[in-house]
Amino acid sequence: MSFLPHAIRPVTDTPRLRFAPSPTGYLHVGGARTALFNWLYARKLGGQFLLRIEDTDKARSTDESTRAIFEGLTWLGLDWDEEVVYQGANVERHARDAHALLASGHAYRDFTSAVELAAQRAEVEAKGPGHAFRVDRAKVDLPAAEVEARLARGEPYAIRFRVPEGTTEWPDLVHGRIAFPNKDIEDFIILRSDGTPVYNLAVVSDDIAMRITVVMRGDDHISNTPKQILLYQALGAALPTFAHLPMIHGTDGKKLSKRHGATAVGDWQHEGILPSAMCNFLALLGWSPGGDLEVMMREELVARFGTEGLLKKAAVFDPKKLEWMNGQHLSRLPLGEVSARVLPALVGAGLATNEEVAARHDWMLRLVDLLRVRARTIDDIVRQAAPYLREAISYDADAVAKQWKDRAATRELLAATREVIAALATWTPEAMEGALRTLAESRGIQAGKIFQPLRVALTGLGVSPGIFEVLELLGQPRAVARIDAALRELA
RNA sequence: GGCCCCAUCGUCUAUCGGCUAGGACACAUCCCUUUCAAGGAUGGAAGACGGGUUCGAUUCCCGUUGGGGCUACCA
Repeated sequence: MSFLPHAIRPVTDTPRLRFAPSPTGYLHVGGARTALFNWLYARKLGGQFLLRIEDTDKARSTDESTRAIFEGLTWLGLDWDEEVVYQGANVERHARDAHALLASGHAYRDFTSAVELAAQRAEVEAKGPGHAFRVDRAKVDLPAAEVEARLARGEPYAIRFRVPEGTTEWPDLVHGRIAFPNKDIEDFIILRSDGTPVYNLAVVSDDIAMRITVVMRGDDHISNTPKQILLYQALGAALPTFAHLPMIHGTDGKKLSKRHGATAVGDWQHEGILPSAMCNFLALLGWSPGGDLEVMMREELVARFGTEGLLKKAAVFDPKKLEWMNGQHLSRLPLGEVSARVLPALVGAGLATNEEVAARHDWMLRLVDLLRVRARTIDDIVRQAAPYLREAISYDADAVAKQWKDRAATRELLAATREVIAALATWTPEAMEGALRTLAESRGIQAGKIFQPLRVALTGLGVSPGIFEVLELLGQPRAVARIDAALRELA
């Protein structure tokens, strides 16, 4: 053991991170990505991942959104530690912190009313571009006697932070050193005249209370950071480490929004995307393990994640690659994990009942196993599964047009095929293949000429798993019955 | 407008001064083949621009351009 500086840190000093969404809508992919990185970091280092709902904007926050956030995170498998913190429950502490800053001289009272302020701002901005309104501390920070007088009259006031001279800078885990001259930061309000806290104060107050050590969030928060650092310092609290992640854009390079189609994680859940694929895909937006590695299961993501791989550049969300990624996960995940998602979807689509799934579990697993290879989404599997789960099938028009072109000839061929199938003593792929290829030879045609019409007869579709696997899955009686049905269809 | 961040194929990215710039998605062609996938092979496709620093710049520095974010008694 050497005496490296970090070795003397207490072992209890594990990283504490949080995801702090405001419940004003569904959980979108950008938020999910931020949550994922915080979670990965905490899980990798054995720290805590906390969840805080920033619901201080009562007008926009809804319980439904909060629920959507819980559901989204749960679906993604991003479990949080400790109890959920609701920012709204801490407004008293926020106000206390604001008044402490007032008492210590780090803040002052501003008696300007909100409407008055807005009017002043409008007046300046009306002069055209280039004219930016700026609060003038000399006019707003009144002499003690004046403040006392107004206070005695019961005039309402907001509390404004007194931005000190100098430069505020921090070593960002993603960007390295970032610095802001304090002269560019306006004295900002931390407590409204109605006594409620403003965002930057609430965040800092809560992060201190929650003992957050690493603040990882979107880089749209970079310009909030100097204000927050100033608050930490004025409050006499230790600074957390900051990491600002790049944004996620839509295919047009603009900030991701509803216009880009599915942007809520719930949308992708309903489109049949697996949570592990979603996490894998999202992880690659703003982070890289280095090298050529792309497809990673959850454990590998945790094992490889690190701040060294964090990227600075905004990434474009490409749904095509997400679907490819999902196809990879569909094939590579243990069958049990895939079926755990697919089987309920089959029930949900009305193709099977929970009782049937339970009664024929192994058969169901075999079905999922055969279908998952050629699917990119759970919905793809559901769409392909119908012929195996329903008694009556419908015939796909394109498949019929292509494979049953000559109806009379097809009927005759299928009749011959039926006899071969029905006569099989052993129901194995080897037996089926041997018998069907013999039939093809005896008729002097290619085996495919038998397989294709048969596929349509058995499934009603032009595409399916290998023909012998289909036969095996259906079982001899149903296979024969399907061919009989096809013969009637062709009559 | 001011401040801040960013800049390699269409997209996600590798490269931590030596590059014939690698991989993946998408696209095209081919192979495999009972269909469709999967898999394999091949192809087209990139260092925004201008200055430095250096024996040597995609890589380091400066500027320009472009994109993004913030600029509230929103979060």
